[in-house]
Amino acid sequence: MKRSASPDNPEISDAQLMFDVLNEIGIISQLSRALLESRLQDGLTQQHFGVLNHMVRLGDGCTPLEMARAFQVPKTSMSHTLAGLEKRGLVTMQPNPHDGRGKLIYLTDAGRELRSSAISAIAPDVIAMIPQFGRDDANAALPLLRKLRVLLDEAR
Amino acid sequence: MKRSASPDNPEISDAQLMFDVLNEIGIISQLSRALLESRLQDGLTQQHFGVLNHMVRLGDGCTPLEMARAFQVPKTSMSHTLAGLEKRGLVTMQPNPHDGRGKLIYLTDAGRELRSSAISAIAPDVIAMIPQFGRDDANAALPLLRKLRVLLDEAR
DNA sequence: CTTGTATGGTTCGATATCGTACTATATTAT
DNA sequence: ATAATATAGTACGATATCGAACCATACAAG
Repeated sequence: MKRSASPDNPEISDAQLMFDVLNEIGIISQLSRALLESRLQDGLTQQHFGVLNHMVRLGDGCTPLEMARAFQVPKTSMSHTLAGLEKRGLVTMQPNPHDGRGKLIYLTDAGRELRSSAISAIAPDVIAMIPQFGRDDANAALPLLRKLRVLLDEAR
Repeated sequence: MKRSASPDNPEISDAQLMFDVLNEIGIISQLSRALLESRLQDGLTQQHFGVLNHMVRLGDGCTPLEMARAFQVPKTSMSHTLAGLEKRGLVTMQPNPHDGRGKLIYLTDAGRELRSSAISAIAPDVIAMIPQFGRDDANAALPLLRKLRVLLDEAR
């Protein structure tokens, strides 16, 4: 049962397919955020966790702007997220010695510990999904997702 | 490649793979939301568009709770989204004749028109991506995404 | 050195998100 | 019929998001 308004133009149906993909992605993002935040305490958000996790994995001492780009959010949103982390004592912000305008973000011990316990808190949920969506599925999905992300990034 | 006390344990690395998938999905969701909202006017959000689009495609006369479930958001968030649509004259809310507690949501002509013009506004961006991410990629990605969504839905 | 412009970051205001608590109606058990 | 419980939806408050405007420093041109 196709929509009758337009003839079955391949460009339209391909675009519809893309909408469907993005729609699924939006719902998955919503669900995974809700699941993660249900495992975090103290009102920590996915964004807070993501920043801590990123710095543990790729090293700290990065700038707020680098962080904003890594998560593809406006710098003003990242500024707010970092203020929340600093207020909770999970990161510290130092002036950038090479750029008087800039700051550098460093993890505190509390930040590293919180990230670890958050990982422990969410791991059972993730591991429970692996029998249904394991290595093969993930390895099939990742290149497609990366390609889509790069395209969307370029389309900005 | 040793499997020792250190965390190169298959369960852990599979979990890491899952984190990577969800991370990509989060960024894609962020990017596609930003792109869509940059094409909408009057402060319309992705959520507003999503609700209109859903009703055009699957029929209106649904309840707020059905909408909240379709988008996997809390009912209180959907309540707010619907209030925004009603305030803009894009939907109307009627009492549900079969349930004195409930309401039914209907598209207005303005709502249908707005959805059409939003589709037109975003279509060029989507079509521009098709040479890079077309039917084959979308058809490969969709079943994986649907499976992941169902899993996350069940894990709630 | 001054001036113009670009860049890193914050402030502010409008709106979105969502948990808690609440109201009203429906359903179920007795 | 009544009481207990469940469900649809809203009100409210705390926090998140993000664009516009802003400040400070950096950099480039003359």
